[in-house]
Amino acid sequence: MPNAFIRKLQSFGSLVENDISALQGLTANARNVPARSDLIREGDRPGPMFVVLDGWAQRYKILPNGTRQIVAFLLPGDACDLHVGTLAEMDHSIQTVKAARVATIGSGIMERVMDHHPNIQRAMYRAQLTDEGTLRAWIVSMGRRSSIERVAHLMCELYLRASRIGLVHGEGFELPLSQIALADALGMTPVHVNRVLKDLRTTNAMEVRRGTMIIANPVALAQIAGFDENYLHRRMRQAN
Amino acid sequence: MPNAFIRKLQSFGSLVENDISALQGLTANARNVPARSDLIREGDRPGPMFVVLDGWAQRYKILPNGTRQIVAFLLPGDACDLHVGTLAEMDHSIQTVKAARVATIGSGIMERVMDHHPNIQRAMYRAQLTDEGTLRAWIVSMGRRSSIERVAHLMCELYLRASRIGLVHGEGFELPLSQIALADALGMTPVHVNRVLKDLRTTNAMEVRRGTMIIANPVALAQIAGFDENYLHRRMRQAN
DNA sequence: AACAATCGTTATCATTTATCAATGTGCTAC
DNA sequence: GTAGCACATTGATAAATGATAACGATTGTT
Repeated sequence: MPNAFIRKLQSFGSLVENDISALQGLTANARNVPARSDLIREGDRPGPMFVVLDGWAQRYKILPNGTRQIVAFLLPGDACDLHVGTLAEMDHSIQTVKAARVATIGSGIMERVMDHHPNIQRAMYRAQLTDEGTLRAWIVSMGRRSSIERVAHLMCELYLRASRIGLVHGEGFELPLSQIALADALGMTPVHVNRVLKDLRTTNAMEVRRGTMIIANPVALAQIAGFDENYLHRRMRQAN
Repeated sequence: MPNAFIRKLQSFGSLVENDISALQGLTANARNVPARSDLIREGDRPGPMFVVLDGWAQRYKILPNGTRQIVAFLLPGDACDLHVGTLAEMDHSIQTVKAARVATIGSGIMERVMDHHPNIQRAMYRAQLTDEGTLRAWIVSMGRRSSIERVAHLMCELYLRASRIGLVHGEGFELPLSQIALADALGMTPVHVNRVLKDLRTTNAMEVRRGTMIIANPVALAQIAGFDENYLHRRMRQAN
């Protein structure tokens, strides 16, 4: 089976045999990284682009007062920005959430491959625009959604993203996030996350049990969240 | 004087005469757009990239319950994403805040110019990464900063961005945002924005008077905000 | 098996922010 | 000049969320 990076790009547009083998080559150097280790830290000078092939990672920032804000989750197949290399330093850190498998790709190499593989190029562009859309969706959530809507919305997002890369089995998928991590992602306190999760459990919308999210009632959850999957850009552009 | 788009790109890396005239050509078709008119709406199919040469615009989203969340401000020189054209539809709307001057650039044309002008290409990449950094900074603000810190932080951001393109005169700059708009950007209610602005005025940090922001005490304001300008990527990357 | 560490759960109380309501102020159209 | 409108301001009250603390459950380590 193709790795998660390939699967993700495929979900953004079809790839041919030739594209796939190029991507295989790019990710051949994958290495294992233990849980909770920083891949790169705020202030570091960015190096090559890296790609999460397995496991989860998170972008985050620690504030002067010691609090943490998680700014994005990287699921298998997700990559950090193509052009970070042009920046003097990182404005945030990236850390594995659980043990992960990570490949690194020199940005010059990636660019050359994209030049020769328009399918890959298009898929990468879409992936990047989707990442930006996700950032905007988080802003919308934090600004204008209630805490229960916010939690439900994040769960819908993660569910869809997980399903896209084949990580959903039955009605659930593995969610390696503690309530503390959820709180830091959603701008809430851990206790309040706990309350909200209890509410969602009580209304039979969803449930987290031993690290797996079970969405008993996807429709109800999406309704609570006011979830509109448009920003994940699953629809393909039609030819003119 | 070169237009705001050129000035902005220059602030991200030096351009030569040749680059500048290319950019002049790209933006020659600018047109005037009245205040509060949508340049593109959620659900629309994206067309060419556009660039704000003068005036302000905002990205925003209206939620099912009628509330609005502003997700970004576009100042003179700012452009919408280079590759939006590859998406099936917009996931948010963009609207002028005040009367603006807007140029449109076909994405194919822009790509060709970038291919022949590496300086422009590098500046565009940095601009885009800065936009993403700004999105992340907004998430951090909404998640982990108090309302007064949040307001102060946005003001610091806008001040720096305005100063970058030469819009700061003396100790202030034009801020064409109502308290309602600020509330919709900051995830607060207008009344609360008003109270916070009063606090900031009382502590002599800053003041908004008839559409101009006056930062009496920039140091105090940045301190309140916990502002770290790193994410705006003003530092240039040094050669190896 | 014993222990420590982390995480989840619940209750209570404090704080922040939203909501509602009323009034003021400056601007535009007629 | 005045009516109408959008926006700013302020106060009173309610609702949502945070802070703290205590305890139980789970997991990993020795």
